[in-house]
Amino acid sequence: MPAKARAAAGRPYHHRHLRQALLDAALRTIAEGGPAALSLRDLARMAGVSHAAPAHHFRDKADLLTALATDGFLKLDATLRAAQPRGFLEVGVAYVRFAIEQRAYFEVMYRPELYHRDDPALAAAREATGRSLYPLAARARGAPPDSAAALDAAIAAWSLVHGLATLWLAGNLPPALGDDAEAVARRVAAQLFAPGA
Amino acid sequence: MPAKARAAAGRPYHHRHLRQALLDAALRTIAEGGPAALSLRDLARMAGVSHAAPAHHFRDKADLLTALATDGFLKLDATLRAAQPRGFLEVGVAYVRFAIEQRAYFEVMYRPELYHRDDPALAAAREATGRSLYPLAARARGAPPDSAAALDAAIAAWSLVHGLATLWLAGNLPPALGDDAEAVARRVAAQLFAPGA
DNA sequence: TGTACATCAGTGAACGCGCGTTCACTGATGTAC
DNA sequence: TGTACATCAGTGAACGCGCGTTCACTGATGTAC
Repeated sequence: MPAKARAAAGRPYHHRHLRQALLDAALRTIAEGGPAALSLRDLARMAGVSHAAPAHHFRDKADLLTALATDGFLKLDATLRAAQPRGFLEVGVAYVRFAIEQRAYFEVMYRPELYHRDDPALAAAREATGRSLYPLAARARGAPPDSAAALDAAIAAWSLVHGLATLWLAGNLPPALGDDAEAVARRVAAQLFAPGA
Repeated sequence: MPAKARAAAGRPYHHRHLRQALLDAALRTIAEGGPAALSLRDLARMAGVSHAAPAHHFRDKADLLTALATDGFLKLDATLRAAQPRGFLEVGVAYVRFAIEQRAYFEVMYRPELYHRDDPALAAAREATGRSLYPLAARARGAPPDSAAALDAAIAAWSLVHGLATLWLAGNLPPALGDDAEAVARRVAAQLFAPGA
């Protein structure tokens, strides 16, 4: 579209929020078709901009996904922290709920082959999330902090909620579970934290 | 390559095991670069055959992946059954070991958007695997068979080993765990089945 | 045992597609004076 | 307050690439008689 037509259509030459618009478009695309459905040209189209424009904001696709994963880790971290006062079980439930409600973030975050995993901002965000996740499981099970047992307990808790979220998202769980992910998450997580209850 | 050159190179006109050769090549490709790295032309190349040849064996890529996922479910089922006499914990360990040793199968099996999920052979294989997985967790926790509690227990166990395998494969676990996946799996799974031990 | 013939599993050329990337360019913005 | 100018964020044309798919074809196989 030539510049004059763009202006006539109410679209100014400068987008002013192209970077964020591309990230938003990426989230929508991924939510619908997974990260494999992503193409920079397509995102440019959705943002109403020429296909060469994204290069001014992201060097390549991995660059865009790095930004997206970073945002995702920060959001997950905030979500987990917010759930913390309600006890460990609720942190687990919050993890599963995040994975499902923000599936686009989640699907990118845990596929590090899609992005630049040693980007500093990304690494910081990922580690912050880790810190929100680890100590809680250990404390809940009464293991001494920083012990090997504490690590095992944390990994078990993380694995359980992560596995549940992953299986749910991919549609691999039996229909008999129902469609209330949060209720399922609470019941299933209770198996680990309140055995025999 | 013209037919005469092929013959001179020791390759007969007919491959005779092209279907299997394509599946094998697919496994190798996926193990190295994930399912996204797969192209039919590339598989044909690896099998030493023209790029149009695979069409005689698989209608399209999803068709090939359906066959691959079916094989995977059958193999996983056999693996789980073999571990069954050694107790539930070992079934969980076997699940994780399968995911890691046969990562190409595993990565396809649990991404049903990659294949034809209602293919009859596939569905049968997947359900067989499910039957090997479900009742055990429930029995281990003393829940009455076919109860809702039994289902929750089974899903918890499955989620835990599935999550652990997934996090491990994607390289998302902290290095402090070491590199012996089987030992880690045993310790982590024990958190669910022998709490406090 | 030999031959005719249907069938099967390949070939290789061709087509159209969408992609990422590069390029010279231009319009808009904002800052220095 | 006005103007010059550097910088930034876009454009659109072009390139080469690998892909899936289709097509008429041909070589090999195996079966019927």
